[in-house]
Parts: sequence; structure tokens; C-alpha cells
Amino acid sequence: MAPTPARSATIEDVALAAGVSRAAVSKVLRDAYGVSDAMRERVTAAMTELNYRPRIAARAMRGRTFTIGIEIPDFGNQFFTRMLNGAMRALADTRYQVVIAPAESGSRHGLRAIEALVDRQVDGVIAVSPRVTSEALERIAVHSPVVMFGRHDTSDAYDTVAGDDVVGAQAAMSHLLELGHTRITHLTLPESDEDVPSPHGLRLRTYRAEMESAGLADQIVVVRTDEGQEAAYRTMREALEVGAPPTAIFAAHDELAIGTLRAVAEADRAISVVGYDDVPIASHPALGLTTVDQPGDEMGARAIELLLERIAGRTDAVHEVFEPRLRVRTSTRRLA
Amino acid sequence: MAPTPARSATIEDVALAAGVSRAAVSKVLRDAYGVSDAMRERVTAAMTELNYRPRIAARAMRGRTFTIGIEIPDFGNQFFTRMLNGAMRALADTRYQVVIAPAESGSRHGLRAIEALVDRQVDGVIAVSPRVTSEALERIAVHSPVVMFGRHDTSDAYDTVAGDDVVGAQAAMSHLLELGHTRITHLTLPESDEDVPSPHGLRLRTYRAEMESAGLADQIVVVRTDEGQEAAYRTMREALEVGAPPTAIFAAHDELAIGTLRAVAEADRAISVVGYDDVPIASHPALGLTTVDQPGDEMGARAIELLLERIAGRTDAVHEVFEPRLRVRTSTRRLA
DNA sequence: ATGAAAGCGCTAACAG
DNA sequence: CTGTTAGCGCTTTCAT
Repeated sequence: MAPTPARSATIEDVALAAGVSRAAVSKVLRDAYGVSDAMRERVTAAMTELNYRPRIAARAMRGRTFTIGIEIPDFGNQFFTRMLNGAMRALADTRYQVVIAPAESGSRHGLRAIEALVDRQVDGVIAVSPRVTSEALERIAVHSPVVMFGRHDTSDAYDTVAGDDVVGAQAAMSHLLELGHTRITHLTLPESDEDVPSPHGLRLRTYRAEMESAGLADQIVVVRTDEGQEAAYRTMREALEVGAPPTAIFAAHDELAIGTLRAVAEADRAISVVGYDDVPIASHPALGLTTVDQPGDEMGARAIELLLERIAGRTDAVHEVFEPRLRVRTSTRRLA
Repeated sequence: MAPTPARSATIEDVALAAGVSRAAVSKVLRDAYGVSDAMRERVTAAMTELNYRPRIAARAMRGRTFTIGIEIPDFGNQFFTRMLNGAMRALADTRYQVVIAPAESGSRHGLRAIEALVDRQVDGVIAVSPRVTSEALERIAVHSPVVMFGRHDTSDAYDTVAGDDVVGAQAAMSHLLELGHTRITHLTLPESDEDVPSPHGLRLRTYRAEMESAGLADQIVVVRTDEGQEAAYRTMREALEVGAPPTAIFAAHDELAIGTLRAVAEADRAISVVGYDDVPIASHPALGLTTVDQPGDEMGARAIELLLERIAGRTDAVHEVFEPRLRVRTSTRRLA
């Protein structure tokens, strides 16, 4: 290949080649009103001839980019894959393309990734960032439509799509309590906080409330672990070695539950484990993880719908909540 | 303090507020030569005051965007998560941001996603697209640095980072043969083709070669399935019902292997299964999947290094190959 | 050390 | 139906 590449074709080159004006080319490009078939044909011919690709950056300076940005905190968590699938499907018949910005593991709340997306002129943002302050989000939402995934706050500036984490956590806890468990540990992330409107905050709060109303306040144990299966495994391996081990563990999400299952297997203990999300692997017979199913794909698709509505001009906020559903499998058993 | 601005601040607003020229602000922004400390201070003050964020799209029209685009074919495959982690880590200390474009499941080869990235003016692209023709890639590589992940072709126009799939597949096959298996099925994707320089093409070819040189040419069985655990599960569930079932299955990657494991478990048969990649879940004791470990994070980090070199001006191609390593676990057993 | 000014490729009035 | 033209926000010579 030539080491000194020619610069690629611009709208002007196409116009020249087709013997028309730039405006005409632009109109063909955007399918705008007022182009004769003859002209359209010559222009498209010139475009393929020159291998023309419109520069989105140039378009961005005048109008839309037809790009949706999605911020994701952790690719290791397959729940977000479900969400993404739903989002992609909802966008399939539109002109929009998706770009995804992964939150750097360091800056744990993902604001940087959201801003990176906005700086790149996406037409709207879907973000999974329970820890970003609503002030920061509202500042962003002034200039760019925003739909937050998993949040339970109800700002006027952005929409939210979330699961009903109270109902879900209650289902998980009721299940364990009905099986006769009393020493139930909750495994969650370091930053989960009952006062933050995050899924994990709500699950934690619900865990506490359910333990208390079952008269088990003195049995409450909350273990914290870093994100990911591996970290959860190491944390629980240690946790199971000290003191009286629990008979059941309610993990804040499936990745943590799967890591826990590993620690439990190695410790060779009959400890029941419940997760949250119903990631695809959870139903694998080798794991048989009892978990709270969230309709991730529907939620992702709905988030896109809301975002497109906002892009189209809606200004009042919508806050949508999806119902979770307990899936009982073999990882939970009646207390012997 | 100004009221909430209808449109967000531009470089001009900052210049006005700081009482300097646009050029001066731009220089501060880019840390360019020739700015006094006093000026720098006033400008940065104005920037924070106005909550200024540079528009990458505008910058893109003149120079770099400091954005790396990564195209990924399947988020369900956790091997790509390993790759992404390595890539993110390698980029952590640079000015670059990552955006990821998922290949639409329809257009199975991901060219559209790569072009979406290039249209958005990324400074370089890493792509996982074994099926895109080298012609298409070379056309793109003329205008944008490209590193292909997993390909075994050696174009001059783009770099490649791949695992040694022949060695890896040989290791998998040798392992099964040494355990006494002779009826070994290979499970791969519909489009895998021995003549395409893709990982799966090579694994397929190696499977055939190893069977033949073991004198088992008449035992060769290749089963095709769509992408994903679920599809692999359904395919293998059916495949295990007809004819004489194999005693071992070599799956082209771990997601397929895990789906296979599910079918095997349900069929309640003692069939050995080997995967490829060593995704995180593979080592979980509940699965114990024997597999060929590829150093995904190193490979991702190396891909970034190569891309940055190309962005910096290197024009000769580099083709890097990483050595895989067999991980023997409980999913393979000596033939009874 | 600082600023004026010329574009980058595209869209969207507006004129013809 | 087609073309002219004025920017969008930024970088980058080139003067001063």
C-alpha cells in the first residue's frame, strides 16, 4: 500500500465529480426534499465512485450526529450485555449508531466516561452510574438528553429506567427465610450505601429491613467486596473462615454470587446462595443459581425509546420501573 | 455568576471571560508552547468558571480526536472482556479515550461498526472481525491506523495481534487423544472456513489435520452452531440425540463449550469437553472447563501499543502471535 | 508572549 | 429543482 495516502473524499469532491453543488450532495445524503431522480443518481454514482464517507464530526458542528452513547461500568457483568442487546435491537431500524464508553475502573463512578461521550457530541446518553451525583447529571442533561439506568432518583432533568429492587430483594430474602435460614449474610460492593438511590443501596436497605422484621436484627452481617467474580471469591473465602459461617448468602448481583459459589464449593459447605439479575450463566445446571431475574433487554430497549423521545423534544421526565422475578434453582436449599 | 447558559460555553466565551484571544485559550488547552503562567492561570480560571468542555468534533476537523475505537463482535463472549481490560490498562496513562462499537448481530462481520468508528474520526481502530475482507480493511487502513485482533493474514496495511491457534488447537486435540478418545466432534460457527485466516478457521483445519494424522479421518464430525451459549446448547442437545454420540467435543471457544456442557449435563452423558480462551468462568469449580488459555489482556495491551505506534507514524506492518496454554480441568476425563 | 485570521467538511437558510 | 453562502468550534500559521 502507498505510504502517503491521499486524503479521503469530501462532499466537495463528490459535488465536483457529479457536476453539482455541495448543497445538492448534502441533500442526497440526508434524503432531503427537492432532489430530482436524475441528480440523485449522478450523486450516488459519484459517491460510490469516490468511496465517499461523510465526516460525522463535520456534521456534528451543525446538527445531529445520529450517535447514541452508552456508558457501562463493568463489562465483566453480563447483565449489561442483556441491557445492550435490548438497546441494540431497539435501535436496529433507525439511523442511529451506538458507541459505548467503558468507565475506567479507577474513577469508579463513570462521570468521566459520560463526559467523554458528551464531548464527542453524541445525540443522547444512557448511563449506568449509580454514584454520580444528580447535580453532575443535571448539569450534563441541560445540553444533552440523558437516561439513567438503574437509578431510583426522580430528577426532572433526566429519565430513569430501573428494576424494583425493593420487591426483588424482598423476594430473595423471603425465599431464604422460608427455607428456614436465619444466619443470612449480605454481600455487596464497598460503596453501597442505603442512602444512595442505587440498586445496591436499595437491596442493602431491604436486606436489613427484612432481617429486622423477621426478628433477626442481631444476625445482620454485611460483607463488602470489590467488583467482579474473582474479588467476590477471595473475599468470601476469607469470610467463611472466620467466626460462625452463615447458612445463606444474598449477593447483590450474580457476578458476586458466582464468585461466592466458588468459595462455598471450595469450603465444601452447604451454604445457600441467591444472586440478582439472572445473567445467562446463572441458569446453567452446573451453577443452578437462584436469582432475581431482571428483564435487562426490555429495560435496555425502553431506555432507548425514552432517549429517542427526549431527542425528539420531550422535556418532562419519565421514571420507569420494571418488575423483577425470582428464579429458584439448586443453589438454595432448605436448612437441614 | 452567569445564569444557566442556553448553549454551553465555547472557546470564544472562555477567551472573552479571560480577556485573551481564542488562540491563547487553545494553547492552554493543548499545553502548547508560548503561554505565560499568568495567562494560563486566568484562562483555566475562566474555564472552570464557565464549566467549559472542548468540543471534540470541532477539534476533529483540524487534527486528532484522541479517541481510539474498538469494534467487538459479541459482548456475550467474555474473552473480549479480557482483551478490553488489557487495552484500557494500556491506555490509562495517555490522553486517549476508548469508544467501543458493537457489531450488529445481523451484519455478522462488523464492517459497518468499523466504518461507524472511522466516520466518527477516531485516531485509530482495533477490530475483531475475522470475516471482513482484507480489501475492505486495506481501504480503511489507508486513512486510519488499524490493528486487527485475531487475524492470521499479514497485510502490509494493518497490524495484527493473534494467538497461535494451530498450537492451541493441537494442544487441545493431543490432550483428548492421549485420554484415549477417538470419536471427537468439533463444534464451530457456521461461517468458519479453513481457507479464511480466522482463529476458528485455523482451529477447524487443525482439528481435521490432527484427526487425520491420528488415523481417525473417518471419525471427523464438524457441528455448526450460531454464536452464543444458548445456541450452542440447543445445537448440541439435538446433536447428541442422533447417531452414535461422540466421547469428546472440542468447541471452538469457551462460550460454545459452556453451552455444550449444559447439553452434556442434561443428556447425562460422560462426554469430555474442551474449550478455547479460558474465560473467567471456565475455571469455576462447578464447570471445571478444560480449555486453551489465551493471554487476552496482554494481547489487548499489545494491540494498543501497536496502534499508538502507527498513530505516531510507523508504516511497516507488525504481526504479533501469542502462545496459548492448555489448562486441564475436570471437564475432560480418560475414556473409560 | 500574544492575537488575527484562514480554514477543516458539513448543514441549512435563502436566492434564483 | 438547484446553487450560493454563512457559519458551527477549534487549531494553526503568521504577524505583531
